[in-house]
Amino acid sequence: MIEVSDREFEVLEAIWEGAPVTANEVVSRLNKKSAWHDKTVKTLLGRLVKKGAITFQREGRSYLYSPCLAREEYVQKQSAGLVERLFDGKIGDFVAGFATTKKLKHSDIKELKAFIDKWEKEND
Amino acid sequence: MIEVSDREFEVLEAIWEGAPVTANEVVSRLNKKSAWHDKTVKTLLGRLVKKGAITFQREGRSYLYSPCLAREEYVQKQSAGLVERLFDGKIGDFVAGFATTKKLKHSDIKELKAFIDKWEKEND
DNA sequence: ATTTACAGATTACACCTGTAATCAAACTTG
DNA sequence: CAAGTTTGATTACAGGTGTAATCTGTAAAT
Repeated sequence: MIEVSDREFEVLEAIWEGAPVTANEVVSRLNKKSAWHDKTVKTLLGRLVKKGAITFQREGRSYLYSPCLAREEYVQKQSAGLVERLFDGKIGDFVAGFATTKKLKHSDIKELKAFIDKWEKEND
Repeated sequence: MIEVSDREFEVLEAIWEGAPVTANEVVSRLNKKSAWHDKTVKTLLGRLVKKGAITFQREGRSYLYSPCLAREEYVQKQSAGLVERLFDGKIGDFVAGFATTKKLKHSDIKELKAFIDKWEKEND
């Protein structure tokens, strides 16, 4: 898969918020969370284009950027990779390990149960 | 937390297999999976020491390396970080997302249920 | 004692990252 | 049309990464 760095990922997130989008809008979105220098963002946009993670269409003097892969797709690959690397692919181990540090809430358990019910209905 | 690179992590895994351990034994363990040049491994060991991820005691002419943090600890922090970054901390979303690509097996579901039972017993 | 071997330390080097500044082309404004 | 502005492109530069080769000190062998 295309490898994006930490900072590049943050830029990607901003693009996933809504595309196509101008560089300036990306800068604005990012600055809602923390301070980004616009030159830095432009550089990262360029690198993402070069890596094939995003594309653009010229719109007058500027560009409109769009992601080349859906957030879900990216996120799922990252998840699968981590479970594979760290838990030998066993999601149960992941959840158990996760729960030893991050205290789960009742709502988390409820979500898990809902997921299991759904899975069992679909897979009798 | 201490940041270790991908390759450094693989070396760490070899050390976690059993420590304290000599550089040569680390090389051997790594070569069971894929080819590693011993010079490269030595470099990575040095970098891990410098980062404080591992330590060593001199043993005659060579060193015996040991990890400075437990695998569980490292793995849990990585897990928590990923769930936080990609799923806003919601583990249910993580599992649901994970299941859309990696087909879960009955054994996975069984593990999840066992985990939930345990959790519910502990948290009435 | 001199040579040899081996371990870790130092050096190498290209590519990636984070963080921008500068350049150049086009667009706007006077 | 000339000057300033805006946008992406190019350049910069230090520190990290992958992948080793070379240096250096000491231990083993002759």
